[in-house]
Amino acid sequence: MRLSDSIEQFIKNLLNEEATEVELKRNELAEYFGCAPSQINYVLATRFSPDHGYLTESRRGGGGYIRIVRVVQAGSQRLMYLVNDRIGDSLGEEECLRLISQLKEQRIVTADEAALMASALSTRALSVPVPDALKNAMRAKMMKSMLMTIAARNRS
Amino acid sequence: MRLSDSIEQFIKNLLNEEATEVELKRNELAEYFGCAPSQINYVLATRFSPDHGYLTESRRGGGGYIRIVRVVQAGSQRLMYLVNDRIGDSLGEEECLRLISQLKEQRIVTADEAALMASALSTRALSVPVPDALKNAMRAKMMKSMLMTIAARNRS
DNA sequence: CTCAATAGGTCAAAGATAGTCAGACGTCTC
DNA sequence: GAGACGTCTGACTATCTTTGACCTATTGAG
Repeated sequence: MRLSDSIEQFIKNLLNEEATEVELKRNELAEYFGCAPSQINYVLATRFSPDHGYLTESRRGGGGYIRIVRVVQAGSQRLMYLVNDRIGDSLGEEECLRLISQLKEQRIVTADEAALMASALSTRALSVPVPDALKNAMRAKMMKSMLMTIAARNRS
Repeated sequence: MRLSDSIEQFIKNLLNEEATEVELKRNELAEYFGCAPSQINYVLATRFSPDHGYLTESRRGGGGYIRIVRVVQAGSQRLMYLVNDRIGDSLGEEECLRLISQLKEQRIVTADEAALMASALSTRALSVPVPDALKNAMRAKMMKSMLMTIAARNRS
């Protein structure tokens, strides 16, 4: 079995038991598997990305850590559909606003949250000299990122 | 746990109980935690700065002291300060996350809102081929836009 | 006034972690 | 077996913490 797969399994076992969240020391984990520390980053990037339903957070320096949060579950089907299928690599402002207002109508987000999302993704907020194509790409990424965060909150 | 975190907690406990203000002896505190006195300065600089909602004042010499005051500022005041003065035309990710977590700590935004903002403005969400300078400019605009949305909500 | 004692302040270096990225190495496909 | 794509490593980088040497301010005794 590939090293990456072993590490992936190891982490998923930690997450399966009862917790939706684990905290690891990159160096310890690398030592345990006898590999380069950067291997851990590779596993996180290829198997624990937001698209896979996970969020990660870390700190460097003394007492540093890597935290992995499992986000996917049944309650957030609609959100995960949006993240994985509906929204592609590009998202225009109009469509973006339409999606947000649908989410609000469906009570998946509150009115306050919808307003917050819309204000971040509005054309006004993005008014810098960057081609529209790139802006739409960023909007798609930001939208997915926020939806993942909402999915993480909705777990329970 | 990190030493700095322990010292931070210790001080915050003193502040939580009854007072908005504590007075400490730098050397005594350092002795209590078995660390270098300058460690105390580090904690003050990284966790009790004005951005964190605290003011510090001190005196040297015989009878010297360090006084830490928790500043209470109305939410909308704080938000407008950030929008008009604190955040300029550019905002890096680190600083952005720091500001968001401070808003959360000061209960000006909820944990959910903080997570939502952070996820929209994270480097991961903005990973498109655009120069950092422009990304930081966009981050500043988006941040201000969201903060104003929150301020508008809070008026009701 | 001067000096010693007593505080706190600054800053740079060392230590402790994690991140990035280019390239070596593998493995599958055709 | 050549190309494409996934895996793995190591050197270099970035960030956070902790310490120590040296600096400055205040007070009080003589």
